[in-house]
Amino acid sequence: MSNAYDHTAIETRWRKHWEETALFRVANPGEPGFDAKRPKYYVLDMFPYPSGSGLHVGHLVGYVGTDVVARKKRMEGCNVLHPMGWDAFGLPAEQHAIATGRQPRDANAVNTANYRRQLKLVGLSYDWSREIDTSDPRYYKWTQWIFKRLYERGLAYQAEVPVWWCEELKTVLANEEVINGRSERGNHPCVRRPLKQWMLKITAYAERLLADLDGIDWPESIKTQQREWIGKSEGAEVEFGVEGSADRLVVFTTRPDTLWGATFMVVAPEHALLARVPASHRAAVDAYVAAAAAKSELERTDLAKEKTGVFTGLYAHNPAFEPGDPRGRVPIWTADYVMAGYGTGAIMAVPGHDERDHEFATRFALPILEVVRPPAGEKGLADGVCFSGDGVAVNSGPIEGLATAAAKQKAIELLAARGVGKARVTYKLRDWLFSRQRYWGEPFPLLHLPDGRIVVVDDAALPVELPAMDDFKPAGDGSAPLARAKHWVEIRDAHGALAARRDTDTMPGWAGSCWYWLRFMDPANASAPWSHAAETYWGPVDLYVGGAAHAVMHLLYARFWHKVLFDLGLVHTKEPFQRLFNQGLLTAFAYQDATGRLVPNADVEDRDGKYFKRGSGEELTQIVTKMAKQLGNVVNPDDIVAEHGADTLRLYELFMGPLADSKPWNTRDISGSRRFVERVWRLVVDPDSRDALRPHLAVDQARAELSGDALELEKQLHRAIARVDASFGSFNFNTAIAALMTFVNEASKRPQALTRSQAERFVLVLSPFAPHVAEELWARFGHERSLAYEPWPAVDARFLEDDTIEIPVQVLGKLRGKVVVPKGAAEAEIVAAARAAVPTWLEGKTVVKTIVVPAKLVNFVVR
RNA sequence: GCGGACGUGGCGAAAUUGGCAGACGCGCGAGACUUAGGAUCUCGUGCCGCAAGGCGUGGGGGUUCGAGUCCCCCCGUCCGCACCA
Repeated sequence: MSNAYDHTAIETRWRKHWEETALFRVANPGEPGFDAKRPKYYVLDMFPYPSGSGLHVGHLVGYVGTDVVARKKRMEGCNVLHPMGWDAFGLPAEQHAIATGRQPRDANAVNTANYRRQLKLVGLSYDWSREIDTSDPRYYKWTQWIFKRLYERGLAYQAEVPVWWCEELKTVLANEEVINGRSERGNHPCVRRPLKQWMLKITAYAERLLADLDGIDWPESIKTQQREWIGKSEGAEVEFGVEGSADRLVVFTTRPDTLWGATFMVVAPEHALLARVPASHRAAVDAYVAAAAAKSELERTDLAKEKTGVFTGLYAHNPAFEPGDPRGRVPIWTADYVMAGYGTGAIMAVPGHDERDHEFATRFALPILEVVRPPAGEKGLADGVCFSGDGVAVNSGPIEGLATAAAKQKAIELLAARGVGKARVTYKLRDWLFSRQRYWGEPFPLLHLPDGRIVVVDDAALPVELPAMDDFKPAGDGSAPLARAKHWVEIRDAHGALAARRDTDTMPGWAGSCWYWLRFMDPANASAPWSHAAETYWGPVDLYVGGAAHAVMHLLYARFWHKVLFDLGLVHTKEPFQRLFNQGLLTAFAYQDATGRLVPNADVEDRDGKYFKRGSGEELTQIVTKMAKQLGNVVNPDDIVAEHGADTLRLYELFMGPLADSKPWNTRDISGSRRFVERVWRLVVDPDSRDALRPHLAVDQARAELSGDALELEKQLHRAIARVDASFGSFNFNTAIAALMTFVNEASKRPQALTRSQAERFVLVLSPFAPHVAEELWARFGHERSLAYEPWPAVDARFLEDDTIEIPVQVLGKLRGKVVVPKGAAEAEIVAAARAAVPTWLEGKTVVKTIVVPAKLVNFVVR
């Protein structure tokens, strides 16, 4: 038998061993083998949707990171819940199935098998007995069950609302799935269209979704994004009268103090008041409304364009003034810079103190009044500039002279006293559009009765299974594919009469991921989504790792569902994910020609660090960008594992840089990680012998006091372990691996001094990062059991310090020498030694000040 | 435009509270062992300079004995949001 490092043999052996012994399986409370004395740790990855192209090395960054955490936590004595599953329903999976001409169910089976294989290949220590698939009826039964709970609480409703419709995808999309008027998936154009849809009342939880962000350990950037998305703003609702009518025009404003400066009103083109437009202005308004409706959202929201609008012929009366006071008579315009869906869809325009109103007033020559005087030194209307900050109220009757904050308060009181206004809080957050006219999703557990009533399907009749359909493609007219499954849709009574029709929409891809972390706690439960005992033990997720791309959608939806479940008494925490961490994006090199066009990697030639296009010989520029299939810069982990091994891949992924950073993959650099693994191997094993271990490691040395090189290595080892421990604080495992490399370098210089105990502890510390080779070496030390649950080696502070300290000596802040002094040397002694170390720099000078930082440095200030 | 993150050698990156800038690795150079080397080992490697020394953390100012780190201004990159009244 060869004793050379053979990654394929080693990794295959240990993969098999872990699988056969179900080593990473963790018991639930009440199950055999459950140890209640151990603390729990739930570390979760954002589960993937299994695409047809498989995993690339970028997907693995986060998974390797959480695996390292999970493995260390086990060694620290925790019961570790570390599961994996598949977010299988949804648009991308369905689009892929259509593109490849397969049934989504079949494609999913193939894809998940491939993902599972790849994840196992990398040695990720998931408890595979907990694997879940959101498209499995045993799973989505409970997604439907939870939907029912939302429905019963009045949090799900049907409404005819203007929604995003994507002609290419033949479905409606949520606001969050449309970016600049194009679908997030596939970049297809989308238009607004009124359609009857299922909505979830996430707005009812807006305040709690906002407030509870304060108690969780999440990146500030994600919290900020969620806060902005929820978009709370405090202000007032004000009722304006409409001249010649009993109608009231209600507006929302954050600046009720500027009421005295309102010189016109603007309503959105969709506003109901436009039905009242007099005949004299009807044609112009209708034309404007039609034009606005025809515009794409991109055109409407383009900030660069000039504001447009038309006068409606209507006048409003500003409640700040007495009826009949001409200052209170203001024209009502309609313009598309006012959004129908926010506030009341109407505004009071205060052109003196709002940039947008100012621009509009300037364009249409409407009057501009100053009602807020800016603080001294700031420019205001007197300088021809619109001032929108805080100042002092002027020209404002009863609130004259008040500072903005007080003026707002007083204005609201005055309006409230007269019954024409009140304080109001508004959120940008809209209710969540929850239905899709697509096939590959959870059917709604709802029945439409002939009399128009809607009833829920009995819990006992769940799941409502998705019927098999040969042709599941979206219909050209936008109707749901499920509507074509007649036998499934129509429910007949014993006499064959139509008793009810099933709802034919399906839930969006986000549904399954709104509660999956809970199912992982008790995945096989057939009588409940999870048991109380499992949830109270495992919840909440201690560490949740995934891409920042999910900052708003998934993480907001998931928090929303979790809070509903909390209100139902089904979970015991307000928040699902105590700590969130975003791993950085893995980028890769790509090549650009002179025109900036990207050239696929296959067409690029490397000549002495310069890059040329194959064939034409055109010189190319190397850039760093996302991995993308079209650019041919996607790296498949299968290839890396085959050539270098999973341990090397894991080490390289972590060694590149901090987990949170974006960083470029560079295949050239992998060899450093591979060499490290081989150096570790040779430190313990002699490749030229047939022995399991190097002879001096094969026997236990006497427990004599360490001295000489062995003592030095002991210190080095404790330093390395301390640095590894520290790296878990902010997941900069690159420094952990650097520490391990440093130890191996030191040990390789004195191979005979390394003790068996040191080598064993080193292998344990290495194991979270490179588990296969660590297991192999551990076994060679004669251990029969895996190291996965061995205690994590402790750092002894005594070994972190030396007897002597090297202290840098500066003159005028510049390094001029170094001295070695005994630990704990007196200050005078240190200064004397320091002076002696830099004689030429002190010669002929006067030392005016000596700065001594104990054990750190000495700095002489000279003149 | 607003909000957030960031900018350090040829490359990926290190650097408790302000205290030796560039750890660790890639690449590169020299040497050793070799029939050979995409193996291994040793030494070197921020820039300028023969050297003494000087200069260096995007640019400019400041605070300090001392600044990658703190403050002000500017430039650039990436990521969100985008007329939200």
